Amino acid sequence: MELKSQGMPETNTQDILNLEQTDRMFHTLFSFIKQLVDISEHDQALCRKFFKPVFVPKDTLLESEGTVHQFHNFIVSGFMRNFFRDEDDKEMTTDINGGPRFFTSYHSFIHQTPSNENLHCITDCTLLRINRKDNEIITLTGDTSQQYVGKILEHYLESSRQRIIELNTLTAKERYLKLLDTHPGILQYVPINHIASFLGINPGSLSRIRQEISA
Amino acid sequence: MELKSQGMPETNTQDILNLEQTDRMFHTLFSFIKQLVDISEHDQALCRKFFKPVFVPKDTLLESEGTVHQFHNFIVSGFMRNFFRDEDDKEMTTDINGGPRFFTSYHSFIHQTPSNENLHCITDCTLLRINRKDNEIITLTGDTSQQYVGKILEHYLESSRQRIIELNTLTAKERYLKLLDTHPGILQYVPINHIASFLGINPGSLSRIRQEISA
DNA sequence: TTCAGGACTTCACATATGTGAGATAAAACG
DNA sequence: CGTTTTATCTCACATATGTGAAGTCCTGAA
Repeated sequence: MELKSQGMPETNTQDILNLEQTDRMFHTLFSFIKQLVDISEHDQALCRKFFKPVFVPKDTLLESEGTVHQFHNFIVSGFMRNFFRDEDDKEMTTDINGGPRFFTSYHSFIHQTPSNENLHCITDCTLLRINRKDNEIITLTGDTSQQYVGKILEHYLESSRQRIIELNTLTAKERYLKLLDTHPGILQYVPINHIASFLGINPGSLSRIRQEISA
Repeated sequence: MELKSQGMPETNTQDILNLEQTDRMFHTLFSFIKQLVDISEHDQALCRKFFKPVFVPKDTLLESEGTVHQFHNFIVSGFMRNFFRDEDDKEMTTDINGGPRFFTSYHSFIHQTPSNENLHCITDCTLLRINRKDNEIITLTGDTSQQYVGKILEHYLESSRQRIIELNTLTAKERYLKLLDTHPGILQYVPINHIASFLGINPGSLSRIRQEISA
């Protein structure tokens, strides 16, 4: 499959997303943020000013390996995955998510170093994006941005810890069932191949597992 | 084996650790911190004031499950592990390290919630510890503490990411060999059982793997 | 000194997962 | 419309890892 590479999303954005849609998108963002901190009106205004709504068609490579990733992405809707290539040039999917959630190659974005990761929109996606300079402005002038960054890093660290424990203790079948449980609808939108890679299971093996389950 | 539970480490500390030793310990701490941020003289003084040097004999349970963890621990020397009990009451070792490194049940410490984790000094350990109130003082009054917390969370997140990839792609033998590579001396100090649990390998299987390697 | 328990190994066997070569069907494309 | 790709499945076989029982060796407590 040929992936579209990304053109200039801002240009076609205004055509497609109207004000009401944009409002809903920011509402989704703020609901997400409020799970961790109490975001002030002032900071909400900052976000509205600097985060840009974007519609991205399916099978677009939003950011790609070898480049410095330009944006911090918040998935409002749609499924994305994060993958890199191993020594044998095989794609390894390290993350899959259908939002709402931030989905970014954080290290590359913050430190402005080339990434080995690719951000791939599997389905049509609506995103809120912010570039690095604007993100820095929010970080420096927001009331609670620093606090939020700390909390969200902490949160992802805890998720990682959990995932490590699961990889260490659960069988392939259990990991698969757990994924279906926590990501309802994922089967409908994400190719099994990517799910297998994400779970560290061989595609053939996963196929057998699916057969066992349905039997 | 019966684990000692922890008494009052500060009381026997002065007896054992003299000024020169203490100096060396802080030097180790600051070298570690300097890998991530440029710590100021002012902040070094803060650390000297609030971090307490502690000697902990081997097989001590420093913090235990069901309690709110009281200290942020920096391993100057010695091996510690972090473990919890699964549904079958079996110990699962989630982390092993011989320092220098911070070694803490971070979530419990910061949020003052009961932890399901246990911090176990496998060997004699020398630590620098700080309680939560003093840690908060440093966080609020230090020049670079906030920045440091951000950086170290980021660093651990990157490590977790790496470990997830390894669990997903490497065989048990490869994971074992990699551990020996990155943690020289671990075999000498840490029971194979704990290493097996940490790597997500059955002790019997690891034994066979070790046999294959030595052959 | 003896003894009990822990750490580690070994083995035979069970189970889980990987591998590669097709088969099938649907989607993409000219 | 037919052709080509792509995703997925299926199968037989190979390999990796788990399991439980037993054995060896060592160490620490009585």
